Amino acid sequence: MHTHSTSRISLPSHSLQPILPTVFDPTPLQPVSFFPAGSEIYAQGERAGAFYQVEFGAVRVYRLLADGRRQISAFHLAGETFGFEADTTHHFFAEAINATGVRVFRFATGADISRQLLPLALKGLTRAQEHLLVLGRQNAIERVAAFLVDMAERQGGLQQVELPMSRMDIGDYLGLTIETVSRVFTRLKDKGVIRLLNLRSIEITKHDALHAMSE
Amino acid sequence: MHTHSTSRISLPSHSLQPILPTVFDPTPLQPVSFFPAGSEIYAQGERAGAFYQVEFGAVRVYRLLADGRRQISAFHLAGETFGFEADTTHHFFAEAINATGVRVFRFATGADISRQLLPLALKGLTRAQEHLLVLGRQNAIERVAAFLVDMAERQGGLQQVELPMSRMDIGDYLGLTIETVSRVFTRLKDKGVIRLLNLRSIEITKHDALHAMSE
DNA sequence: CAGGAAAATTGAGGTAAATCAAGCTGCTTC
DNA sequence: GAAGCAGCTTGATTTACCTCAATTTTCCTG
Repeated sequence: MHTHSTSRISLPSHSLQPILPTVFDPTPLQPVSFFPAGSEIYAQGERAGAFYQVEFGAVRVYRLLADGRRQISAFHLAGETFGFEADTTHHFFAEAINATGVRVFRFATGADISRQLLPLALKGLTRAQEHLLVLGRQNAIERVAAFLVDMAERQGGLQQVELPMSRMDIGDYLGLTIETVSRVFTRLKDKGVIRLLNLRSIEITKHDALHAMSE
Repeated sequence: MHTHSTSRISLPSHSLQPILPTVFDPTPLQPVSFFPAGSEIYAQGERAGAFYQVEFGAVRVYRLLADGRRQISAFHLAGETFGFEADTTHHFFAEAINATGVRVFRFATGADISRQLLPLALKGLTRAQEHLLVLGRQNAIERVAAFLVDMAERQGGLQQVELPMSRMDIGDYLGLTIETVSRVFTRLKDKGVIRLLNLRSIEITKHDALHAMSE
């Protein structure tokens, strides 16, 4: 059951600016649902019948092992889409990391959205495959560096990068413990590659060095 | 450049049985290309304009780091499809593991194949995301167990499982060294969970135990 | 602006898997 | 069917990261 199912509130969509180029022109504008920090968007095993676009905030998509080990397969920031499945069942959990607005596109029965969905699915596939290289073959510094470079790129390539997620989330995304993530942050700081502005935002002071570390 | 570009030979397609349900009925039957063991099907950076279905043999899809570390993101067996990309460039390498026949479906300009391609892309996405959990959060025994269970399922769930790839390939798929893969095989054999019939085929003697180990 | 809890950092020690180093096995080739 | 070699297995040792534990910092809440 949804621990947080009562926390979803539909907002009038006109109150939000269409900041992002509307990718789905033929579709009538969908309402935006609001999810408080930590609330569930969907759960593994639930019936799938929609896909989602982040309006603001951030989302983590993950899987669990029986003993509680967690692997976050992806973070989704404003403008990004997620939630498509190969069949009618969700194979993962999705949660709002912070207060998050999500536009929900329900599949109208019989409607053919494959033209719209394919490029998004392919983008997701490439991302997942690239992340496999990080998890399978890179060490802790390389993983964190790759993560920071990726986050920077997705935020427009600016020096200052916001990290909406906790160290625990970062660890569960990179296949590391929070302690190792923390130690790597400290090492990067000591090397002068990054500055820790506060817990949830860093400044990349040596972008080339960081990029080199990510291989 | 293709190291092995001259080794591709087009075979008359009628010489091969349509063992598999033809997924792409509207498309005229495509010719089958033959790739010898170890030959390249496509390379990272090459222009993409087709997707591929394995007729017989096996394929590895992988990425390399600058220092030669390799991550195999997927193996593809008879009947499986691969090679779709988010843009017009290949982001990975694909090689025949053994003598392999591949049906190549070139994208006719303007043709809309998204309806056919989307389910395949989504299936690949789910597979990749599930593999992220293995690489990020499972130990060596769990990884090998999950790999063997997966290979068994893809070969019809029989006790005897063919492993068309080398220990090196398995290691590069599971994020382990060949030594660790070998040691885990030995441990599984000593526990009576599997039997090593020969280097490239095993028998799963305790399927439930193996499944439990894969979590 | 306390006071308290959660999150993050830092340190010490342990361990799973990597690395280094021999051997062994099972192909291919003549 | 012997020689040669690549692929695999086994053993000894090292190491990167994890685990356990103690602070410290940050962020709530009143």
